[in-house]
Order: sequence, then C-alpha cells, then structure tokens
Amino acid sequence: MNVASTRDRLLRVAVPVPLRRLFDYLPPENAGPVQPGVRVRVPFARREVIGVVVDLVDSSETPAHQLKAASEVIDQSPLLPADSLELLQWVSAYYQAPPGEALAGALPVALRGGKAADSWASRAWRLTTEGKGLPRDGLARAPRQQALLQLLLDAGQIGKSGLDSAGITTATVKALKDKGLVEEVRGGVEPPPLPAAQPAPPPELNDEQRTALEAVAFGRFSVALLEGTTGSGKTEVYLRLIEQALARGEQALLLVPEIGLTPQTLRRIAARFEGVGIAALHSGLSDGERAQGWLAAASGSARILVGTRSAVFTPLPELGLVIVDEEHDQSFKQQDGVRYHGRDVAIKLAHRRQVPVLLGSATPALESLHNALSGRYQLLQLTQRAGAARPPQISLVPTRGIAMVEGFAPDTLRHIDETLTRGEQVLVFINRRGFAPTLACEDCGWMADCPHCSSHLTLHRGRRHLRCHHCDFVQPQPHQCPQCFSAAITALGAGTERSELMLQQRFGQVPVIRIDRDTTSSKQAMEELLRPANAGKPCLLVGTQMLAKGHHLPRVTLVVIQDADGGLFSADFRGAERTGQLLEQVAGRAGRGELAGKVLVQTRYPEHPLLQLLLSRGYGAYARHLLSERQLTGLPPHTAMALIRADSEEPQRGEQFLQSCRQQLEYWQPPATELQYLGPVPALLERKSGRFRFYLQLTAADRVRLQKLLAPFCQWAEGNRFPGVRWSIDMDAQDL
DNA sequence: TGGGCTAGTAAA
DNA sequence: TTACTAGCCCAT
Repeated sequence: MNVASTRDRLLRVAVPVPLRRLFDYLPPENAGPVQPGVRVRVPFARREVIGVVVDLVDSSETPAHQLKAASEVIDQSPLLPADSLELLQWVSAYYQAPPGEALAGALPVALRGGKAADSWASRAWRLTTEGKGLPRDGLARAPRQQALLQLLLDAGQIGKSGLDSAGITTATVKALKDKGLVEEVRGGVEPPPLPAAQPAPPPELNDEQRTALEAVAFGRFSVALLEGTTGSGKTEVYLRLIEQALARGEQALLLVPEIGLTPQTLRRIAARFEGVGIAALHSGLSDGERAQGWLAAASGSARILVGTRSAVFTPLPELGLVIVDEEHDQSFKQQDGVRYHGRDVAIKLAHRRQVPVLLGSATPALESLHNALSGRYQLLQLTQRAGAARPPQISLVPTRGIAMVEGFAPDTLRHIDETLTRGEQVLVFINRRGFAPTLACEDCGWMADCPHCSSHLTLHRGRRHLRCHHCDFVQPQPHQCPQCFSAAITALGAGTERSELMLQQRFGQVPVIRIDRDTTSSKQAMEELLRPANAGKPCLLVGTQMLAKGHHLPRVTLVVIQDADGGLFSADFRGAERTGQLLEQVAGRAGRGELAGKVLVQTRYPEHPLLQLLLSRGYGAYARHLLSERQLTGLPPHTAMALIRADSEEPQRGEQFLQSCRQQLEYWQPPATELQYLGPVPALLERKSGRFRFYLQLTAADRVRLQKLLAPFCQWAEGNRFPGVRWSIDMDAQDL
C-alpha cells in the first residue's frame, strides 16, 4: 500500500454510538497515510467523538456533499491490528451489536478517549551527542552525575529500574538533562508489576494430568474440554501448557471468571514464571493500570495475559494458546451492551489464529459438554484429586418437619460443633446476603417490597436499612408496620448476616468470618478476612458463592450447604444446571488437604430425583442426564436460542413492541419446526428499576437460521420509532 | 411572555 | 448515546 493511494481514500469509521452501521469520513487535511485500526477524532452530530478506522474505501453510499472530514488521526500505527478488527466485526455481526460499541468495548477506558498510546511507555535516558563526547571523568566535581555518565557510557541507555538499582535519583538525571547531556527516550510498555511471589517448584503430574497435557497440540486449532473434579489439579495443567507456549516463543491467554482473579491466583502464576512479563486485566485495576497491561500485551512485552471476559479482545501478536478457566461460569456472558460470551469469543479467536484452546471446569456448561460428547471437542478428564486429598463424603440433611434453629438442623449444628472441637474449619454456604430476604408484618401481612422492582427488599441489619438487590434502592429499617403501625414486624428467612450472628453466639470460641459482597467491598478485604483461615486455625466461614470458587482452604473439612432447594424448581430452564454446578463447586471446598472432607446438604426435598442423582453419581452423570432432558424438550444446546428483550415504564409499550416484532418476524419466517417463537412473555423479574421487562424467544435448529433472520430484523427495528421502549438482542441468552 | 421541562429526532 | 429543538405548561 503506497502513500499516494491511501491519501485520498475514505475512512470507514466505527463510532461509539448504539447504531448498527459504520460512518464514512474524508481523511483530515494534510494527514499522512492512514491504516485501519487507528483511532480518529471525528465530528459527529454536533460534537466530536473518538472512533476507530475499520476500513479504507474508494467510494461511499453517503453523497459526497454530506461527507465530513475527520479532524485528527490519533495513532501513528494501528492500536488494533487487522485480526482484532476482524474478530470484533464478527462479534458485532454474531451478537447483532453496533460495531462502534463492540470496538469501544475492546479498548481500555483510558484509550477510548483520545489519550496517546505512548503515555504508558516506560521512560529511559541516554546521552546526547554532546554527552557522548565527554571523557569518562568529565564530571569529577559532581560525583553523582559522574556515576550516571559512566553508567550511560557503558550501557547506552538506562530505565527507571536501572536508576533505582544504581541509587541514582531523578534529580541527578534532571541536572544532566538541563545541561543538554542527557535526553529522554520512550521505550516499550511494560506490564504493571504483580504482587511479589516466592518461586515454587512445580508438583509432579499424575498420569491423567500427563495425558491431558499431551493431548493438546500446539500450532493448530483444536478445542479440548478439561473436565476435572475440584482439586484434581487443572491449574497445574494450565501452567504446564503455558510453559510450553512460552518455550515456543508464543504468548498465552488465560481467561478467568470475575471472582477467579484473586491475588492468590496471580501469585501462583507469578511464582511459576519468574522474570516473564505477565499482564493481568480485571475490574480491580485503575484505568491507567488497565491501559498499561493491555498495551504491554499488544506490544508483546507481556507474554502471559490473565484476564476476565473482556481480555479476550486484547491484541496478542504472538498468541499461541488460549485457556478458559471455569468455562461454565456465568460471568463470561456480558449481560448488557454487547452481549458476547467470553468463552465462545475465545474459541472463535483460537480458530482464527489457528491455536489450541482449552476449556477447563469441574462442572462444564451443558453447551461445552454437548460439544465434547458429540466429538466436536476433545474430552479430557481428571478424576482423581491431586496429592493426598480424597473426594468428600456428601450427605443430605432433611429439613422438612424438623425443628430448625435459625435455618440450621440440630444434626448440622452437632457436626459443626464436632468439627470445630477437632480444631478443623467449617464452611457454611448461604446463597443470600444480608440479614433476611424480607421483612413482614405479623398482623396485617404487609411485606417490604421494592417500589421499583417486582421483588422484596432485603434487610441489612448491620447498616439498619432495607435494600433492593436489583436496583439498589435503600430505605431505613422500619420498626413498625407502615400499613397498620403494628410493632410486630419480623425478618423472614436467613441470609449470611443472620447466620453469622447466630453462629457467633453459638460457637463464639472460634472466629466467625463472613465473606460476601458486603464484607469484601474493598480490594484487599477478601485476603485480609481469609488470613486466619489460611493460617490453619479453627474457624467458621459463612459466605455466598464468592466462597464457592477457586479458594484452596486445606483445613476446611466440613462444608454445610444451608439450603439446596433454591434452583431446583426454577422457572429458568438452566436452573437445574446452575444448582448442580454450585453445589458441586461448594462441596469441592471440603477436604482439599490431607484431612477427609464431609459435606452436609440441607434440603426440604431429600427424595428429589435430581438431587439424588447429583449426590449419588456426581455432576458428570447429572449433567449428562440434563443434556438428554434438553434434547427431549428441544432446548439449548440442542437448539440455538436468541431473545429479543424490551423494557418500558408502561407495561403495554414493551409488550406491544414485541408483539409487532413477532408479527414482522413471522411474516419473513413463518413458525416451523426449525424456527419457533415464544412470547412476548414477562421476564422472571418482571419489573426492574421502574421498568417492565418482556422478551420474545426465538428457538432455531441452528445458529445460521437465527442470524439470517435477526440481521434484517435489527435494520427494521432501528428504522422504526417505538417511543418509550428500549430493546436489545440477546444471542445465546443465559438468563430469562 | 419567557423559562424550564419533556419527547422526539438525527447522526456520514 | 448525545445534543439540540419544538412544543407545552405555568408562574409572573
């Protein structure tokens, strides 16, 4: 591509607005050559925005007199390379998302504005020509400057870390700079430093781990599902694969769920790969740190990228391996904006780049399991717990008709007591934070409901308020019924706060540690709270699913699941799958060390066939059973599903909009076995933040059929006005 | 009569 | 999404 040919071409720009199209611009006056992937500042309506050039074209559908010129080309070289642009355009097409939003979502926030990409480049210093001409002892009267001069004469240039280790301050550097002897240069971008770690020797692999490792072939595309029981050493397989990728001179991408990226995990990776550039991208970082990590990965200085969902869009020029840990985790699916699934995009990425991808989980998503069983993916299994650990013994504790003590059966309390007496640790899992899920009046039946959502308010006694967990509405805790003024108002049910209090009163001799979103709001809080547990002292941990994932607590020998029934009767067809995953993950926290583990599952329905199946034969058999049920009912993963979601303040508006959608769609594609419509139906949480929510469900024999229908549908819906209605497409929706 | 609010509209 | 405009209400 020569300079003259690019100069006069039009820029096809993805602008960050919710419109499903691109916009063409003239290049700015006196602009040099422009390449796809650079950011540009462009006039848009009556303002200026930052967009990304996705293509250079010779002609435009926009009449020439309407074309405006871009005001500035921000980047010299593409911020997003061609393959990232193509992946993002695929995402935009597959998820029916506006291209500008997909592109903007791929850039770290700090780069979405017009900030220069080299703002995060490391700074280094070297001698100017004049400086180089000085004799070695030319600054004898200023010993510190003399030392720096000698260093620079020997090393050529020196960075911040070099200065630090030589004990030279920036004041000295500035002095030489002012004399015109030293100049600053911009180096590459280095990833932000990780918490310090003690290097640890890698553990021995067992036969299963070795087989799994050997099954992954580098240098070409393949998908493998690593189905490994909790504690079976999946992480060790990941680390060995990463090691191999690094040895091949390639970069490795490790995607983890939102709460999986703990300092503990990062330390483990840092400990294994000392001296290797590792970038971590997660929500706990500042915008600057994120940008720095992203750029370090994009420039190749970071060889390992560990990150949540959105890290899948980070450019990795030498990518050789993709791993998705806990691939079943819900947090991989974006719930608003561009509703992509991180795991599925990771597979697409690996396919495009012709590299292997490994999906790991103790409780695979039915989607992945289906692909593995049908031969599309390779199935690798780890059935033995690593080291001396043995699988926990699981038993049901029936609670129907039993006199319960604040949500605990007498039997359960006895086991807790015995375990603590032995000096071991107990973990109590309650999937509900706060003190109680609602407050009710005993006299008139009033209940504390959210004024904006179709849900109850949760009592948070510590903060003396009622809070809605869906919209964050807060009101002070009432002490009499607002309806009949009776003082007899009771907290119904139990959350983590209430159980913590009760357990404290009963087992006050050991620390009771509560882990939920309310106690771990600050960055380091979780680690801080878990310190006594990690120290191995007897203690009681009470928490929500935050506690269910990824923590290795070798002294926990008893796990109590306070209420297993929640998801068994869910209206969402994925309810049973999720409950199974959660129970298996929580149960997996027991007995990870040398001591045997025990799991108590409290339930009102001990005879429930699904519960029986899960407990007697484990998640593997349970999931395979659910898969056959889904086949009979024609549900994903045996079919493809998309939702058209709509919400409005007035309930009829959203519903009517979806009604017209259905009419339009049926006109294009009448219902048939290969394509079925359901709805409009109200969402499970019908009202949220003052808006009524409905969806129209499309189920098709294959994805292509849905794609072919949804693309024109979006054009149609975008071209029409539906006052008061907000709508979106949710391809492969995970929640109803 | 003008200020302030909302609903509607266009974006290259 | 954002920024602006037309139309409307209501207090002065």
